[in-house]
Amino acid sequence: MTLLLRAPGFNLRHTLECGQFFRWTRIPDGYYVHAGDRLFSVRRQGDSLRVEGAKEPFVRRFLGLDHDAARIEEALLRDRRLREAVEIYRGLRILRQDPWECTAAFLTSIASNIPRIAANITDIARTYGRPVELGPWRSHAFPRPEELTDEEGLRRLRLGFRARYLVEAARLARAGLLYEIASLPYAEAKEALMVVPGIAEKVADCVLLFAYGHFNAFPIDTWIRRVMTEMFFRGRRVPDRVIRIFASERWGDYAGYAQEYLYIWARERRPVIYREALDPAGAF
DNA sequence: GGCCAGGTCCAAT
DNA sequence: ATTGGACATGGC
Repeated sequence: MTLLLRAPGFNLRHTLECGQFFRWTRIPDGYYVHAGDRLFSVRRQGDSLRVEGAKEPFVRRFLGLDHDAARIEEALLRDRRLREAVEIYRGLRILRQDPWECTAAFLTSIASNIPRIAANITDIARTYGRPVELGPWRSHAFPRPEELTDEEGLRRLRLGFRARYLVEAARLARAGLLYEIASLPYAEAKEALMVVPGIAEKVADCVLLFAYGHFNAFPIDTWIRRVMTEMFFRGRRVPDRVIRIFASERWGDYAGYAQEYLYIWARERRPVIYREALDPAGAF
């Protein structure tokens, strides 16, 4: 019933809370995690993870335990501009999420914020998803594409303009789109995803990175745009296309990992304005 | 009260 | 090819 997995160097908080995934609940010594029809708990125990409610192959794949993280971290640490972020958030892994749930999550994320996204997703699951439980914890799975057809209902859940995107994505998922994408290389997979209304470059790259294992994907949102222009373009606004090419040339197949380190670092560090106000001379 | 939030779409340059 | 506004809603 209880599963113990060796996971040296793996950091649960950095992995689950870095913004790539929204369906976790922190408990005193670990997390509850919703993924597909599963609800499992995961806790750190020394160099291992103690898991209840899911089997080893699934957990290994979902948490990215088979990624060559040491190699990725080593490569990114050699980049001076990235070094601080990687040192602080070491142990972060890119998850391998369910493509449908990941697509729905990042459609929900459009022009929103993490607390609201998580609340929206919880509302959708509670309204349309199958009940699941683990010990005393009762909750709901995210609805399958077949169960997500009610645009008006989604609007009542305050999804706003995203409601239409979600039901249309569900329809295309029922038609098999997300299976076909699994066998395509990055560029073609992205093109195929972008036929879904509501999916353009940014959401497509999130899905390709967080669900399909395309680690070269580099999603550019407002945070990444800000940190990239500050860090590499002297604060000058440049087209996203330029940032994308830059990231691809600098980090290649690790660009997605670089993006996630930069994202959590940019979000959790003290705002630049605050530091400057405290220390106008820049002594920090 | 206006601006921004893990954007996208559409129309007008 | 690039740019501005609309799109729903919530938080500050």
